[in-house]
Amino acid sequence: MTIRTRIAPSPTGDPHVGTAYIALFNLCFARQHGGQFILRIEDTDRVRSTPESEQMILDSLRWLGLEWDEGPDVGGPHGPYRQSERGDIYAQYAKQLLDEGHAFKCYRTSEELDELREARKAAGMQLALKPADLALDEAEANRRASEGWPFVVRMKVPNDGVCVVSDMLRGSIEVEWAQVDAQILLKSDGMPTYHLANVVDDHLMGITHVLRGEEWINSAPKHQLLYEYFGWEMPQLCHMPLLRNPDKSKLSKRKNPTSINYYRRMGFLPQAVTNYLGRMGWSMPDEREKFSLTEMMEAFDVQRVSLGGPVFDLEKLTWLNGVYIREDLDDDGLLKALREWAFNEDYVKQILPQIRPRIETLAQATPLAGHFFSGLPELKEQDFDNVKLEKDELVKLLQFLVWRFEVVPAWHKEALLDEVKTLAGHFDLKMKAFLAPVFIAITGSSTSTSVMDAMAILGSDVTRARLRHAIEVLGGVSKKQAKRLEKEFRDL
RNA sequence: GUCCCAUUCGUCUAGUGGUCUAGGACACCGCCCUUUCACGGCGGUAACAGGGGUUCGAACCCCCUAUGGGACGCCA
Repeated sequence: MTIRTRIAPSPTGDPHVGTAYIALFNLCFARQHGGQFILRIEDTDRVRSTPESEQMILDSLRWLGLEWDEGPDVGGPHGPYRQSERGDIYAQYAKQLLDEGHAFKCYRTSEELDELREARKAAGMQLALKPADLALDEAEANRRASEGWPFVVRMKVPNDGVCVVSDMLRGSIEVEWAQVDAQILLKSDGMPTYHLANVVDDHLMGITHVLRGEEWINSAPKHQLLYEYFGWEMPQLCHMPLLRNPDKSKLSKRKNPTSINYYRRMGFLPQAVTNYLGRMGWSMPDEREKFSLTEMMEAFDVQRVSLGGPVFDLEKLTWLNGVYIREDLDDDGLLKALREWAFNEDYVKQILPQIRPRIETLAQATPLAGHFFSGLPELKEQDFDNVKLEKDELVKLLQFLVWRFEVVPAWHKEALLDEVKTLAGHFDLKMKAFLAPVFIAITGSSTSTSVMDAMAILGSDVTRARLRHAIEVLGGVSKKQAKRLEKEFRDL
């Protein structure tokens, strides 16, 4: 038995807790059956993961204690693949489908596709685009072909009837073919889409079981059809519930800290985080709350997965983490954990240049740099009293900054400075005035180290969490307000 | 809008037709312990979304409704 987890590429290298969650269950399932567990990082999009960002993701999973096997050699590197190395094999399989009449070339432009979709929406029809909808008249098709227009390869799908896919947890799921569109398999740049790459890879790697997030249920019919076209045996599918924000929506960066690195930097123990993830949608047969990864692997039973989407509850995770510190760490263990966390040379050395120019007695080190060794500062609304901005404007400023920071690809001081300058310009504020509230939000005081450096050192997740925390302290953003702000932000 | 998936205390969950006056955990509240605060101990508030079936019997099976979520990209 072989099972795999696919990992979405992330240019920033942020490993999502959802990724770790799925990986954990894959691992337990595989080990329970004495099977192999393989990790693969997807890289079929323009959003390329770099070797560094891939390493960051793997490091985080390793930090959590997850282990994985080397996959079989399927003609390319395990893990991430790149166009130059792997692109061809997908083109070959796409050609096979083309030759056998299971796929077709589509010369439609994206404008035309938009129009088609608009028209169908206006007519109140379902939106799935079928091969017949996409067809051009013969003359036009030939013209575009002979003129060398870019094209994509799409799979053919039945027009009607019902597709039945089976799920280990949910039984049979019926989807009408009318709902399924002629999925693109090969993009115009020759790269495969997830759907093709997924099926081809899984087959070549001998994958027998796939545990993935619920968001994939709707594409299962396409995958199943591809397996049928190729004449390959399909792995068994199992769709896990999605981790949720407190408002029940799919766990997202916007509403929650979602990066494993965040929890690491906030001082959570990996055992506790892994244990907590294991409690999401799953329970030990004896209902024990605290268990190790080894214990989970031994007791694992996929049928004990419950299907309601679990809300990721920071409070309970925090409690569990406390239990681990109290029960599992003696003084030496705690000291070691503290060293690994932040009291180590690498980290402290980044901070020393920040305090040296400001320090007069050694005793001032902690007041000055304490925030480098803590989570969220204790803030009160009054702490912002000296900031000469209306409260609404203040909240807006912080919120905009959070949004800008969410998409900063490489987290270093210069990049942050660019963001800050841009926004300061937008608010028509001098840097000093703009940074005043940011300073309080990040350091929790009005006298400390340089805020720009602090944000660079603290990292994306902690920085954004502190800014969000400040927004909360200032009364937060109502839904209505958020809508207005988002619009203004987009127009920026 | 269309389709798909789900629905047990605020949250994580136990529960797979009788043992359910629904159990545990977090959070909250109270009491005890304690020079403070925590930890710990004890106790309390709090849930089967609603309506119809099936059955001697339904949290559990079926149907409808409601609510929530997801999918509908040359993203994964």
